[in-house]
Amino acid sequence: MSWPSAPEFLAPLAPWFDRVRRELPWRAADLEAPHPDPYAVLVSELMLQQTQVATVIPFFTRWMERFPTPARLAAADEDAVHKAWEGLGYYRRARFLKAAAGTVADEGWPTDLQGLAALPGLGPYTAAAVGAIAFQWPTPALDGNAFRVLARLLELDGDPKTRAADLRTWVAPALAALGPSRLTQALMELGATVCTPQPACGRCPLADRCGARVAGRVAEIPPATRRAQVRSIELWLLAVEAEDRFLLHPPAVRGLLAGLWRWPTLEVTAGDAPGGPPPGLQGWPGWTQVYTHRREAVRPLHLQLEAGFQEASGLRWMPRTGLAALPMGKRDQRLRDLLRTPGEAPLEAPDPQALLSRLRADGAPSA
DNA sequence: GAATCGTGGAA
DNA sequence: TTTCCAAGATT
Repeated sequence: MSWPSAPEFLAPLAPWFDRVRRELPWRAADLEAPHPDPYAVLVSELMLQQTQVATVIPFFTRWMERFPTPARLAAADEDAVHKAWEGLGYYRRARFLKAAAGTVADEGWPTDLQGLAALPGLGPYTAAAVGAIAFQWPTPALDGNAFRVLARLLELDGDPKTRAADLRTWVAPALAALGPSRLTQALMELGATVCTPQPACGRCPLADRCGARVAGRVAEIPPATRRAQVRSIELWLLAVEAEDRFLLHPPAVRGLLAGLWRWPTLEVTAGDAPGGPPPGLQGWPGWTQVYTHRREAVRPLHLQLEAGFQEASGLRWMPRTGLAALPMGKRDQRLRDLLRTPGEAPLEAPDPQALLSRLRADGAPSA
């Protein structure tokens, strides 16, 4: 590869970033010194995985108020941790962050990149980003933004992620020359605000030297990647009530919405047996719940059982007054909100015993 | 290496 | 309305 010298090639990024950079709650005022709170960097980087800056900001602010130090997070109740992450998605990040905070609280901060990468939830990008932004180590952190920017600058064909090793080697000297924290964030900020999938080359400080720009190939670099196919299912989402308590799945260890409390569901299939989704009963209007690789047609229903039913295995009866404190995904939050509708009345379950047995059978997460 | 894991904003 | 996809990591 006959790539230009990175420190000179990327030099205009530094003054550009100093001029246009956004003020973010986790961003230090002085980007040339080690960050005053490495924990804030760790929290922000975990939250920012596959999540846009604007979404993260309010979560980050509340999180730092509730769990201001690694020790406080490590000691926190897991439900409380998930509650603070509620609505942000990819919930295992919250568990990784709590575990990483425990290691830091016990052993102190790692002293090298390998140590950071050994923390749960920190992969190649996040470990290097924390190293550069929190500690000013010259560790090349390449996220999706950086890969797109570098692919265009160097006019790389194919998926730039396959050349991660070469690109990290190329960028590293520029980190040392221009400041690890400053250049790391500048590269990502350029990708997030200028060198976007539909780029605004007129505002780019590197437009004069961008290989793709000069060659007129900006639109085709990097090439589009195929996305995962989405499966569609239809399900009933059930608020089963008895004696002012509701039946809920406690948090699962793995799978969709692991770590969160979930309402029981019944998947609608062609051969529905008696006791399954009650065809004659109408609940609230349904909606479509979309996940990365799953699309649910959700039909919410509130059913009333007579008192005295035995515990359903794998499910727990939870008092109405405690529902608000349980961490739930958006789908289950929505039914919880519906239950507070004034005047809303539960429907009588046509065959409670058959219903409960179906709930046991469908108890697996994300069935 | 492919599949999995949430949600929301924007084109 | 669809489609894309965002400061990715894990299994």
